Amino acid sequence: MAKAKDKKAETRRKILAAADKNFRAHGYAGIGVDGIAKAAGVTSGAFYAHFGSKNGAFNAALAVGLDEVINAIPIFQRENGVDWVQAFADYYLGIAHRDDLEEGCAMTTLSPEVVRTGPAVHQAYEEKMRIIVERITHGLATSADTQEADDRDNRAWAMLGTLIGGLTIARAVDDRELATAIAHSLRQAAVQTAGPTRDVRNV
Amino acid sequence: MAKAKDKKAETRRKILAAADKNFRAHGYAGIGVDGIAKAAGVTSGAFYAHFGSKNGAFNAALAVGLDEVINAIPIFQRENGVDWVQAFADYYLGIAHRDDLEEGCAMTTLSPEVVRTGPAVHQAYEEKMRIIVERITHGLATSADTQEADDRDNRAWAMLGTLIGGLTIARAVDDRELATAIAHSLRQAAVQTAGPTRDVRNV
DNA sequence: GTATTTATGTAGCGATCGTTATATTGTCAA
DNA sequence: TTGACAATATAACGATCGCTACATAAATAC
Repeated sequence: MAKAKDKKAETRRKILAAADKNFRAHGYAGIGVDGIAKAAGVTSGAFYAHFGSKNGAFNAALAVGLDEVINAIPIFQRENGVDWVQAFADYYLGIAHRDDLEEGCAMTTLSPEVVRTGPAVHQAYEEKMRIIVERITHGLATSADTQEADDRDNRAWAMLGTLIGGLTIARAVDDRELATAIAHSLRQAAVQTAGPTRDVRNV
Repeated sequence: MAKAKDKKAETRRKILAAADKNFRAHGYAGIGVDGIAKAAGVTSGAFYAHFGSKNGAFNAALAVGLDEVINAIPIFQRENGVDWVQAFADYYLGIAHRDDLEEGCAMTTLSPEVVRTGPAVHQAYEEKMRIIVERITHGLATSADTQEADDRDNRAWAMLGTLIGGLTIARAVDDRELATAIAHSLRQAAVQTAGPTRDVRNV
């Protein structure tokens, strides 16, 4: 009993991983069900047994990808204290991340795909993104100017957009030096936009 | 003679316009040659007579889309003086632009598609983007701090990335109020990132 | 140990993919 | 008016699309 269940779960995991990678690298319409199944070492039969449809696999892959971010942010915050935004931006716009589409952050690769989908996917995306912003905000300090209302959510969204747009442009140009320069510019902008941070370890 | 040439040019224009709209709305893999031809009111025969391949049409559409930006920036600069960045960001992250994928700026819709293409398209993209940055930089003032090197190019790239990323996220979430709030946050960030501007009419 | 359920493979559906070859139509030159 | 040519339509290619029905084989239940 345990054996069969384990194998099934393992097959599902392999298909999901293959779907995730391929959707990130080639977009929703850029890869087929057979291609994903082949990459997972199974056939389309197993694919449909586990996910029901191509859309179903995309939704699952999107959730996995955004959960990665949800889980990663607290780690950056715990490991880097007040410098966590700088560390996060360094990673996000670093060369390794820029050159790895398959494993690269799903926010950048899948957000444009989400744009083209229906309200159901938009909602699922939004739900995860709200959590991401919530966790970012948790690591931001309120602005010194007490006149203004708390703008930490604004700053969190702005930082996210800056990172995503920057990574996209850096990946789209041909010259690698230019790509690095673009990434450098956007890294600065993201950190500046995020504003004052907060050491969550002190809480 | 003139008649036939005019008609041919008109057919080409219609196909190109259909390709442009559909690539922006559905991505490179999301629309087929027949779909584009049908949207243009012709058949695939005319499509291949004019563009040779799907890739050829994509390259042409990409050039058209980026040229729109190249041409638009000086207009914003001439019409708005030192407020041109604010005006540009207002437009770029405004509701009308956000809700129009087909006619929306190609930088946002096609950059993720360019990422997945080969070096040739990357080069063509980069060439146009360099011109866009050059024109943005032309409307930026050098930083007050004379200690630092001229960072206007950095600020131009950062502003572009911020606008593109922000528009993408705003389009991907479901709640329209949230989308507007995100757009608002990114608009502020883009203007701040761009830094001091310059009235090109005074030159 | 046999029956039954479960997981996955296999085969094939009709539709669409990008592309090519050919047919048709209309325009222009003579 | 006829012949040449240019522009577009039509038809078809093999490949792949998302998906379904069914076959197979392995594991579990009794």
